[in-house]
Amino acid sequence: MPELPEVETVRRGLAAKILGQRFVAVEQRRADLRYPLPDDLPNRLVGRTVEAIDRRAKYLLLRLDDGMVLMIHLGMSGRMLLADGRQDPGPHDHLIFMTDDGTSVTFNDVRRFGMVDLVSSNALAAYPALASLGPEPLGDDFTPTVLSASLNGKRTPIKAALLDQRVVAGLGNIYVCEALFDAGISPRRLAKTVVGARAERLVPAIKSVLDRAIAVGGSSLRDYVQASGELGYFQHEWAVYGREGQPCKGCDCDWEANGGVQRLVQSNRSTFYCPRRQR
DNA sequence: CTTTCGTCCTGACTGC
DNA sequence: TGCAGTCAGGACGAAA
Repeated sequence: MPELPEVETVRRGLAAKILGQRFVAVEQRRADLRYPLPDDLPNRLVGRTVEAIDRRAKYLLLRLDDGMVLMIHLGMSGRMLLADGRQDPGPHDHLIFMTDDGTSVTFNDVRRFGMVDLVSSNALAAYPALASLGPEPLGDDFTPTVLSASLNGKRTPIKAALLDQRVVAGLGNIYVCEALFDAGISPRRLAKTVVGARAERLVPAIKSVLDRAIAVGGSSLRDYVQASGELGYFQHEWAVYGREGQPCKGCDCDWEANGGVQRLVQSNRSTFYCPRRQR
């Protein structure tokens, strides 16, 4: 499930391989992703050179030499696969890009929650999905003051508020759980009470959890590419996520006496937390 | 306005 | 063995 660190790792891996490359062939194998692919997408991409690859929240933005931007969102099961030379398409390979040095880039998405769109760069800021996004969590403009201001008065649990992309852009279920653990804040706490000192703890916790995950992604893979050619996914040991009944990693509480990591459901999503550490 | 909830999709897993 | 049911999750639109 790609969140910001995975998308950032995909971005770096893609940049290392196809920056400055030209698309010489684009094969579209199915068009019904989360939204229908733009009309005539392959023909609009062939011949274009990739001039830059940026990321906004969980969106990959491939800037092309004709002023268009290829936007890619991986949804929850989207993957980018790199290979040398033309590959036989496999199941759920929806788009295959060939570049002029013979690299193939395959967008594969089992559940088809991903999206791909082609947008003029000067219309990007007004693109609805991007226009409503909050600050980048790793950016200098994401500060305790800014977070406090957007949480002020909010009656939802802090867990739900942090999943709201308007509050902070790019966090998903896993890193919200991990950041709240790191900051020692209960996921049930109302967002409006996470201001001042608690926001002073939470903001660095979010940045730290994301930074560490990106570092693992970069260091555990050679050029961010696995042997299989898959970009951006990496083994990561969570402190609490997915660890119901097990010890919370790096926590000094008496987990055995208290039953270990607890799981609860908020907004129909699993939350994992340590009730001793997180208040 | 704010907040919650259902929906999309398919593979992995559980339980009978 | 087989099959039905549940779960996972990001983003959005509808409902409350």
